[in-house]
Amino acid sequence: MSIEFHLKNVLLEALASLYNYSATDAEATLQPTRKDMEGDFTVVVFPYTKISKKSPEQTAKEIGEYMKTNLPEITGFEVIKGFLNVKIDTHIWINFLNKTYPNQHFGCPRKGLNDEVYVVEYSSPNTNKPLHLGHIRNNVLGHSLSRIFEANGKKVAKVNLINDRGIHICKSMLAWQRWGNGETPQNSGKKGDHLVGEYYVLFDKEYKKQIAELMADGMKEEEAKKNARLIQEAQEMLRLWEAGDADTIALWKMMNGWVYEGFTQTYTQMGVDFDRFYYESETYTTGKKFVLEALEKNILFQKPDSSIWVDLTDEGLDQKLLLRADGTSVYMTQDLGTAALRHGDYDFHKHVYVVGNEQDYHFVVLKMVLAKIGFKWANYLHHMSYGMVELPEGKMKSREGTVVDADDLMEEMIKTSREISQELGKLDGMSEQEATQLYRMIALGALKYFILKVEPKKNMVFNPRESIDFNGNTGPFIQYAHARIQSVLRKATEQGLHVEGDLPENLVLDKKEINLIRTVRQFTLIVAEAAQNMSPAVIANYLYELVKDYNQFYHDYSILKEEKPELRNFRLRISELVGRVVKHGMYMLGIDVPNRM
RNA sequence: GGACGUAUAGCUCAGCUGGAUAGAGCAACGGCCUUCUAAGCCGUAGGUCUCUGGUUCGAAUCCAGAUACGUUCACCA
Repeated sequence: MSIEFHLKNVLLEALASLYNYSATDAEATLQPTRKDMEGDFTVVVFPYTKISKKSPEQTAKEIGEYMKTNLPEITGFEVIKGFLNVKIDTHIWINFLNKTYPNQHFGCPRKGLNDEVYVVEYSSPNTNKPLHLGHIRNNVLGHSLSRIFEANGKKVAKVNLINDRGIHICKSMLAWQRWGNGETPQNSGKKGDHLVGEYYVLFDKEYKKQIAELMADGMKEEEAKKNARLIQEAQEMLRLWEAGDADTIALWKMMNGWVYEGFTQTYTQMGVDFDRFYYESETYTTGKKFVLEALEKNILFQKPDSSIWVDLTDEGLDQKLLLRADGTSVYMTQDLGTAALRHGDYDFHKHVYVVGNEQDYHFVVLKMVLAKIGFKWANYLHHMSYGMVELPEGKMKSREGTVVDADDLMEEMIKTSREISQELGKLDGMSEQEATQLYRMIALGALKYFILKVEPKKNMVFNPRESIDFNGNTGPFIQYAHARIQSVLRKATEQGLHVEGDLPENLVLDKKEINLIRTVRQFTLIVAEAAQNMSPAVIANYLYELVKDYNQFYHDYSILKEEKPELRNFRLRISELVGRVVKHGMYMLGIDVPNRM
């Protein structure tokens, strides 16, 4: 039983014995004592003054006395302004270390501890242009969340729904067909997704020109947008695609192939991966069946033009189209279908969609419609809604060319990482290959941490200059702590220092040392909380706290030069444990940590 | 207009289910490397927690309203 359990019990006893009051579990609350105060656990006694009919100070004193005499682990207490701060015998903390040290699973991923399957859909790009900063937040969040679930014992399936069909892809195809002169990634040396993206931009440029011309001839803007030759040709191409026209399909396959090669490179560089890809071209019709069935059962209704709708006015929402008059699917229909398909594939207990908050409404409706149709698992769907990424100058706008390209950004950061590393010159003797790996590790650590430390649902400002900073609350700061710990441990081994067996319980430790143990001990709770809240930021902020504590400890105490062996052993142990927590915590953020930097 | 979200230091962000003097980093200024990695540590300065009211022994935190900003309410995805 944990010390918290015993403390709580004795607190309940105290209330019963002193004031003849049987408190509920919730009324007996315990919190960790603030770092700047003396003590380990704090009881806030204000709520008890009603039953004690005494001042907070007097009540705290009485409860403190009772607890101390009835629980030997309590070595003392202090009352400050109605707060009862209880001090615990150090051997409790040493015990924790002795128990935890051999447990390699402490804070480690505990894959497949139970059989619940969680599906996490993330990334889900369109295939008409390369990935940008917004996608980076999506990918990094989805990847991290998957690992957090795994660490909590879930089986996780990471899935990516590729939006590989539709008018936007046709725009790129049309522009390439018309102005491409047979340009390919091979003959131009361009990355496939970037090349396709260029033609998408080119389409837009030419399309705008046509609109302007039509408007100059007196046409209204709205009409000009519909009547421009280019857009009509793109729509015709989409029709051909849906009809299975061989040439169109061939062109589509070729250009999508280029994009996939590009995406694969970007994903590899980013360090994210997937268990399964779904393609919209293969699934976009699957929802239709369910819609028609539901119509039979009168769950949905049909308008005179024969389009099919769901009525959500009773739920306080609008009517929503599910099938067009010509029988083709819309976005909602497709998502209904893929959700059902996935449930068939995985029989999931939770299905998380990592999708931006501009689609909040869509997912509310999706869940409602699935429930209405009669799928009990509709409740298992969860939209992990995250905020937009903005630049210091404001929103990213593709039209104004302010979009930060994912590949460019990563490359830029790796370059900076190399420059700073070489300037610091700590990598002498490291092979070129190792060093190159390290630059990437640091750059990606900086980028991912910068994004993940912010609460997902909040919009965030991405300042390229600050993200590339490697000091303060950053990924490299945490990576650096890991490298220093490993360096100490290496030296210990070189000097033949091995810590064996348990640490003696009667060690005398300083406040900062105990504090470090307490912070390490929290890790398990943090991992659970991160999964509960679906927030990698919980882990990021915890790791920062931990590393700050460790850096202080590292600065204030000698480890290898400590002369008392048992104290030196303790410091080596706690260092190793902090190192492990950092490594596993960073793993959950999708960030690697180096042994040297 | 309806719905949803956000508002904390000059900037970027923490602040758990209400608890002690509201915390970090960056930027500014000052100190610490003959000692385990200074990508580090310590210090100074910086606040009407958007505003108003309510609940409470106690509110940045909960509730109501106001204001500002963002998103959304497409036969786009």
